[in-house]
Amino acid sequence: MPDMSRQNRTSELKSRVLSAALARFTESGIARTNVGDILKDADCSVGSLYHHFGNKEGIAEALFIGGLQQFNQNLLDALLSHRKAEPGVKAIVTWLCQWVTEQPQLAAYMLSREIKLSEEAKQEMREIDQSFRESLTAWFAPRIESGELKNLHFNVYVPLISGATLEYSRMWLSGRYSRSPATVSDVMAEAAWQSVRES
Amino acid sequence: MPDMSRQNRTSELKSRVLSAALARFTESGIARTNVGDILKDADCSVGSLYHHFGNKEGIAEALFIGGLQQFNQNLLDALLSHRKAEPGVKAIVTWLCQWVTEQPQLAAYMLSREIKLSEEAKQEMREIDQSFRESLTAWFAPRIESGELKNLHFNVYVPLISGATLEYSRMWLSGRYSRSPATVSDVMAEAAWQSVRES
DNA sequence: ACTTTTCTAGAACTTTATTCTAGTTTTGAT
DNA sequence: ATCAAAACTAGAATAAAGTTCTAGAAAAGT
Repeated sequence: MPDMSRQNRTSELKSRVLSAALARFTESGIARTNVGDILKDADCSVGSLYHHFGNKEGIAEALFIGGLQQFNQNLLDALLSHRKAEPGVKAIVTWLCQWVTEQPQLAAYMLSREIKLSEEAKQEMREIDQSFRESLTAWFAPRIESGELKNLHFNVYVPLISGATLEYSRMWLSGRYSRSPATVSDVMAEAAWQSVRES
Repeated sequence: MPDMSRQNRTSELKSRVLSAALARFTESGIARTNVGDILKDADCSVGSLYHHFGNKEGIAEALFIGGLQQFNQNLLDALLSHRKAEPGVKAIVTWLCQWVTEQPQLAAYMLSREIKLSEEAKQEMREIDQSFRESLTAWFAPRIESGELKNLHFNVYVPLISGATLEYSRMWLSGRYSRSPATVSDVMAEAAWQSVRES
């Protein structure tokens, strides 16, 4: 691509690297993909790759942080439009099922837990997580107050609502279950609701 | 240890390697631990290690398969003594919480999903899994029949019952939650039950 | 215009995993 | 008891992969 501003060529290159890496990482895991393959797939030189990402872990981290931001944002978008607890909780689960089913590669990567973040990346993640938690708290607190939801230790809501779906998704993504999360979305949503509703 | 049969010395060596590897793997991940460190920790030679385990992945697989067998066995032990659905389901969750809390290293390793199994190991896992599923089915089917449990697609029961606890455990193991799974065991058990009971 | 920064390139280097050769101990067969 | 085969140990040698380095081109800033 000689007919492009450098800015564009550079960001093109970076995203080629990222998508090549995602494909390889989900196919064979981070450990088993070697940077040579990514380089070849993305048509990128050693120098450029190390200039932009530092090292192999850097690529993995960039993918993870990017995915996390997208994940949190979309989940909140799905949740925040609802006012009542039941549809809100169910919307989270439904969106999750859809996200996993529609972007299996990214989901497999995000759910794989293969990535060991560096200290800086951990810090960045904590910040992202912090603001995500605050948004969640703002939505949940009033519904707990109002008695729509059981009053539990805050940390358990996320696992209770998403845990089953994520676990099911991991199984589907690894090929051990054949029906996609989207096909069991209703069951998961109902179960999630039953596990947190005040009864 | 010169005063031992070779059989004993060998199995001693192998378990030294396995526990050194587990410690390193949970501390830094598989990718970041190098076999040199394991060798040093376990006081083992290069030749011996590769003779017994083939390669680094081989160590990881041995740990995983061993852990899986122990996991399945103990979970079934906790479950099968119960006849009614509610205490059975709750026993699974309670046992899970206890297992994670008492063996955090092994649990962290098993839940990390960092391990990419070789084809042979995958095959072995499928067999273990197969017999595990059969035992589970034998326990669940009559409780579904009898109407104690909702009638759902079989694959969803495991995620529904264990998903939230596993997700919570991952957070605790990674240091992001401070209360151990054992301390939220009752909440998780109740929620799991609510999510699968016929209502 | 020229200085600085960003970016690209690939050869050189380093690190780490794995193989190989050689020798020792044990087991099993005759 | 003797021999042959198999299991095991050891560490040097090798291969494979990740990363650094040097050099130079392109763009941005002054």
